[in-house]
Amino acid sequence: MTSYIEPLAQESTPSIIADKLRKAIGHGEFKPGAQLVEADLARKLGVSRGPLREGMQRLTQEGLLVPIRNRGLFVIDMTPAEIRDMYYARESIERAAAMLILRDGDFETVGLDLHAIAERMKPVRHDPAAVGEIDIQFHEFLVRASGSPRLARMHRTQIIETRMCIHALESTYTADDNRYLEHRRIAAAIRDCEIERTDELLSEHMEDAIERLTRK
Amino acid sequence: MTSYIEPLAQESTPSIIADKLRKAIGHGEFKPGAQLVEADLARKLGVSRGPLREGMQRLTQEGLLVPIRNRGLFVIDMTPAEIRDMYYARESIERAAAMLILRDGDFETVGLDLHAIAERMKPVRHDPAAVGEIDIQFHEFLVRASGSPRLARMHRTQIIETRMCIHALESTYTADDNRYLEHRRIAAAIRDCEIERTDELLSEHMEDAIERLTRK
DNA sequence: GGGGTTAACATTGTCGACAATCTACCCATT
DNA sequence: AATGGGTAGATTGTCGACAATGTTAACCCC
Repeated sequence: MTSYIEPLAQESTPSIIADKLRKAIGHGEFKPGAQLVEADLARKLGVSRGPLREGMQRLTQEGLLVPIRNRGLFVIDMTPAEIRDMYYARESIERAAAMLILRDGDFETVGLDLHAIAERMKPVRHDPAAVGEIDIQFHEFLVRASGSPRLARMHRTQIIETRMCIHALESTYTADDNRYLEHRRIAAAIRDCEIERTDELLSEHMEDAIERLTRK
Repeated sequence: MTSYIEPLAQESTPSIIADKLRKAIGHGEFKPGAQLVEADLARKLGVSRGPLREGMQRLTQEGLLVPIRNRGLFVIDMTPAEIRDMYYARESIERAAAMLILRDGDFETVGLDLHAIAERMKPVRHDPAAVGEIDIQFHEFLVRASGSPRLARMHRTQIIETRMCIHALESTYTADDNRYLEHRRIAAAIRDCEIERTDELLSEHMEDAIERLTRK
């Protein structure tokens, strides 16, 4: 049982705005390279330009927006090199998260939970968009389960970038069982506390993703 | 020879402000837990509150500042748990950077450069503050040399937090040769492309730091 | 037609002012 | 002495207006 009395964390307006913008970028509402025009956005969000700009600065810090002085902020354009860099950064975070779980955490429970998430891929495994969504949930859960606030924060940015990639290539995505199986294997390795294997599987998993995304 | 003609990146005001604030926090000008009062800061920096707030939002995104609604922004207070989390995150970044260098980079040159940095510790190795400064340069160089913009960006935040820790405990720092030797060993391992050993050394190095910082 | 100048326009960058909120303190009440 | 209410002060949150800058297109000259 959890207490009803807990510190009520009221989110600041810039933080809410940043969240909304992240979602919009991740879901392709703003295409890579697109400019985020302040006046428009402020009107659409129902706030003035001040808080909006503060929220946008957060995304700039994350690297999701790129500033050009006196021109404005633009959604990052993911070149193949950028995709590789992002996945490599993500790999390092996720491997660190997994190691934390295996070393200090309840790897058995986490492994089973991850397995359950992976199983949700099975019925929809020929629908690339649905698989992609569960894929992301899987990795978010993994990092969250590590209990590390820093890993989680850094990972969040990378998840948005991953979403951008997936979204950009959604139509050309091929449907296969591989992704389902890969996730199942990772979950099993964590459940059984197989450190080396978890590390390898995560590495390969990221390599696969890079391959898929930069192929054509 | 490098060309004189390169894209001239004019930094935006919020970005400059963020840099200044980071330096100030890292050097203990703002103590952990201290409030950053907007009106004061704006006056001292010679800007209005608008750009200042935008800069501060960047640090909030990085986790260096903690917001309390309608109260203001406060410098993060590094509890032992926070220190552990930060060092673990830093370890994962630096190990990833080192692996990049060993796999794709010119590890020999980088190793020699790192060695040169470590050697600068030798003459001042009984001055904890001087050693700390070179220590940080060593690790910054390592990550920068990986050529990964994402690793570098994430690392920058962690370096500030490291500085906070070092600064807070500067007076109680003991002077020994260990840090000098540890860095030399890491540089050598990278120069000789000893993957396993580099990984181990970096792990131990971070463990040592955590031990030193959370001991008392 | 190419290149340069000018002017209108759109957008960002900055600022000062006002509103909303929280804190601290005092004082009356029980 | 503890509780509750009220008030003053300080600080943040928000907004609209203006200045600065860059872009575009038309225009002119050569």
